Parts: sequence; structure tokens; C-alpha cells
Amino acid sequence: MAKEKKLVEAITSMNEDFAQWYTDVVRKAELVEYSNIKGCMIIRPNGYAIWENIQKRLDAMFKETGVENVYMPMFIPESLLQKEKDHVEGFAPEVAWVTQGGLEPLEERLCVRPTSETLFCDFYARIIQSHRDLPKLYNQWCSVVRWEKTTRPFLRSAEFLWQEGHTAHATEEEAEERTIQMLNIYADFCEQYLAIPVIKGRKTDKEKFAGANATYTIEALMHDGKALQSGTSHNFGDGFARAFGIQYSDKENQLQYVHQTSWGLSTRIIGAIIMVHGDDSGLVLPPRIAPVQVMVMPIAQHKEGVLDKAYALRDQLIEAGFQVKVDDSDKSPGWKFSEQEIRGIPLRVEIGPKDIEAGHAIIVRRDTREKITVPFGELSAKVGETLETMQNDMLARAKAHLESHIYEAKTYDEFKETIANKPGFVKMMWCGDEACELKIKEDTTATSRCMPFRQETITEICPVCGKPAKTMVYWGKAY
RNA sequence: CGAGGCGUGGCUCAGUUUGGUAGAGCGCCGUGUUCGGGACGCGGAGGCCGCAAGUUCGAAUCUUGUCGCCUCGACCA
Repeated sequence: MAKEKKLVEAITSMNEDFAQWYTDVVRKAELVEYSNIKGCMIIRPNGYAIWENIQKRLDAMFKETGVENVYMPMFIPESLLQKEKDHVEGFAPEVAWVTQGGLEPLEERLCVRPTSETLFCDFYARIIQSHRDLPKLYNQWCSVVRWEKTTRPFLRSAEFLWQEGHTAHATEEEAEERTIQMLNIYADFCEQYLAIPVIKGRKTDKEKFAGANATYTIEALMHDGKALQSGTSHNFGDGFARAFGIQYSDKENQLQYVHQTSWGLSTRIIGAIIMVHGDDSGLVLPPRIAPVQVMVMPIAQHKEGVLDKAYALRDQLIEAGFQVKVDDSDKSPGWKFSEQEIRGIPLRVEIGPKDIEAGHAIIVRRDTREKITVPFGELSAKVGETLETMQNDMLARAKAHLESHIYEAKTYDEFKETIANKPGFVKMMWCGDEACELKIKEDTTATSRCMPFRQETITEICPVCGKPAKTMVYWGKAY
């Protein structure tokens, strides 16, 4: 049992220290390596492959709705950034500046994009003249830089990868429709591919994006009960259009301002995958996003025929459409098992001399460690079925976790009590006044996560101030 | 940016209190035996002790500065 002890030592137990557990998993699963540049991370193959799958799936979903990809410059001239007042103020504290080109100081300094609204606006102002030019549905996959004061792999870093969609529409209604449409795509993506259930809603004015009319969000609940904003979609109205002069001639030849949206999802979502599904043995990847879905493990691979059979099974499974690898390193089987578990590979197929003789292989699920004996002839079908079941079970478990960690409060005392002692979301009515939001934050460190689309009436008044309640809000402690 | 902790082979750390020129385990390379939950033997490589000044005959060890990392806050995706 000394061997098991060693395993446990490798990763800190999540109950003991969740933050340390997270860091351990990120490192041991080889998702990230720290770089020499402050706050910047090196995303290793195991991590980047997850991002590539996210890109592939999401990009396809975007394109089904008519979105096209573009690439914008990574620099923004200061004058351009200045055009929308709220926007500059919101981002000023965290932008990096380029002040010199080669050996010469620049006449105008350039900021390294923290987000590209201003560039898209400048672009749209040039290419949009007529209602026939609308809508414009552009997206880019890129990295952005925000000079964060403290950093954590995936959750917060000075540079991170994301996609940012920017659209321009003729009418307010169309922009709002697009804003919600993209939010729904994020929510569907999280549920269907990442097995992460989310709460959809709108941000309060205090929490909304700098320069937006309305910000919508999907909020996910991590295993430790903290919330993670996992995707956002903003409706800008015509605010940016007025600041940047983006106008078109309508059918009556009247000049109109466009209505815009933007929406983004970042590598932070990988942090969510880790913190929603991981366990004390490491990462657990949802089958539909796992870069390697099945690892074939030859046992006693030096023995006649074992490796050949392992490769044959791999080929059979690849033929059936799965992402499969063989671990033919000369490590001991126990080592390989642990490695597969740390990396979160959904299934392993064990194949040794005994199995070959018996005409079957053994499938082991990463999430439950259930072992299933399967005759060779049924392997592909069983692997497919098991991956499907695992994907569904993971979503069901995450849903159960979310639902069992949503509380409601009728009084402010009850709220404070719950927030302090029960990790998760607390539903409570709100008058709409920012003062109450600030008080809650002051008293409890919790913030408003969102005003959910699915509203309920818990009390008639705002428990904080006693004024009439306007909205039910999900409150929680956030990453 | 505030509070606390930490930087010594790839990793985890000992050595710092009391200055004398660097160690262990794991990993790595070679080789043989092993192989159903992190195997073992033998042989080997690898570190100007985060960086920079200072004190000293002499600094991993003392002083100052600086950079980076971790945890918790404030800010954000």
C-alpha cells in the first residue's frame, strides 16, 4: 500500500487545499509550464490540444450562424482606444503599452490589445455604408494582453487565448437577438461538449462590460462552490457606433447608426473543465472534448503478441472514429494507469496475455474506475457506448452538484449565514440599487453573478434595504 | 497593489541559526532482470545554490537591492 500513498502525495487532496489541488493538477497533467515572463504561461501539448478541440467545436457552431473569421492587428493606437469613454476607463489599469519601435520612440504609443472593440469599430466605420452591408458577423481567434496583478494558470494570466466575436446590425432588435443567440451557443457548448451546466443571465450594471448597454453571462459552479464566469455576450446598442461614427444609409436614404454586439470565451474555460470534473487523481476530461479518448495499455508488453494486439485494437478503434493512442513506453503498468488518470483520458483499454487468451479486453472508465470486460468483437461498440455514457454521467453529476449548491435567502441575515457557511450560489431578491450590491460585497465578499433569465419571486422586498424588489439575483463568491 | 510564504541538478527538499567552497530521494542516460495499480540490480551524467551589488582571507549561508513563484485579499475573462 506504500505505492498508493505515493500516488496520493503527488496531488494534494482537493478537500485539504483546493487551490493547491488545482495547481498540482495543472502541473502534473502537463497542461501548463510557467514561463520566464511574469504572468505568462506556456500551454503544453496536453493543454493546447484541449483548446484546439474547443476551437474546432465552437468555431463550427459560430459558422452555422453565419459568422466569418478575420484577423485584426494586435496593436491599438492610443487615440483609437480613447474614443469610447467608458471603455478606456474600464481597461486603462490593465493595458500594456509599446512606446518604442526599433531604436526610435513612437510618436503615438500603441497599446497591446486587451480586447478589440475599438479596432473592429474603426474597421466597421470604413466598410459599412449601406443597409446592404449589414449585418457584419465577424470573429477572431487570438490572444489578448491584460496586465494582471496576480495570475493563475488558465484562470487569470497576463496573456490569454480567446475568441472575440464582433457584429454590427441595422436594428436594436437584431443586435439583441444576436447577443442572446451567442450566449445560448456558449451555454449549449458548455453542456454538450464540456458537460458543464451553466446559469444564463444578465450582469448588473456594476458588473457589466466597459461600454456595453447590457452584458449577458453564463456562470458555472466549480467543485469548491465558487462561481466562474465562463462566457460573455454584450449588447452595445449604438454607443460604440456613435463614438466611432459607424453609420449606414437605410432604405429611405436616412443615415443610421449600427447596433453592435461582442462575445467572447477564453482559455479560462479549461480552468472550468478542471475544477468541475477533476478529482484527487487528477483531471477528468469529458469524452467529447478529450484530445485522446482511449489509451490502450499493453500489459507485459515484452511477451509475444501483446504489443501487436494492442496496435491492432488501436487501429480498430481509430477506424471506428475514436481518438486513440497506445502507451507502449517501458513504464510499469501501474505507472501508466496513474499517468492516464492524471491526464484525465476518459477510457483505458487493458490488454495482456490473459486477455488475449480469453479473447477479450478490459475497459476502465476514468470517472468511476468501473472495469468492463469486453470480447474483442464488441470492443468498438462498447467503447462508443461507454464514452457516451460517461459524457452523460459527467453532465448529470455536474448538474446535481450545481442544483444542490443553490440556496435561497429571504432575509439578509439568512443570506450572510448561507454565504459564509455554504459554498455555492444564493438566490436573493434585489432592489436594483448598486448600494446594496456594494454592501453585500463589503459584508460577505460575495458579488452578484447574474440576474437569471429564469426569474422567481422569493420576497417582495430587497432584504438588504427593504425597498421593493425588482429582480432575483444569483450571488456567490467568484474566481 | 496590500498581507504572508518560498527561490539550492529536471522534480521534491536537506544544508543557512553558528561563513570554510554542495548533498539526498525521485527523475534522466546505459545495461540486465521485470511487467494485471507508480518494479529492481549494476554503471553513469547533471548544480558558478534566482540575479546583482556589498561585508569578509573566504558567502548557498550575513547585508542591501532586484526578479520570479505560491496562498489570501482588491481588480478582471
